[in-house]
Amino acid sequence: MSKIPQFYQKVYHICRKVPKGKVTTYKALAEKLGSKAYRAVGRAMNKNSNGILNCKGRNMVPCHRVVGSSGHLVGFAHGLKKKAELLRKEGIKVKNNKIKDFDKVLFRF
DNA sequence: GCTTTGACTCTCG
DNA sequence: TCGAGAGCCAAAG
Repeated sequence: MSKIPQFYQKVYHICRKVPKGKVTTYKALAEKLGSKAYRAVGRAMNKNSNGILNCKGRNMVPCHRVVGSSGHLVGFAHGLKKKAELLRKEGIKVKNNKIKDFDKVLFRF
């Protein structure tokens, strides 16, 4: 069933823990994983983003809720613009690819 | 099995 | 304030 490494699955699991209207950072994810593989976390998304951010079934992983350490939107498979739109739909204020109330929407584990 | 890459982060200029 | 460079970890080639 698991075709993807544990590290990736762990990242997805944490992402799924982020409630709607909240966002998290790659750093927080890596820290939660017990590693500093900020890049590995992002890489995991990009590699599997194909069918993940579909948000259709239970496989929904809010990758768009994962932002940079400073609350600024970073890389997105579909484009940062799309990411900003998605976040805005969640109730998060995004301005110029940047989280407006980052401190308020930042979800802490 | 080593090298390259990547949706990152931090520090210096 | 913005730009460039170095560091870090894990997976894929």
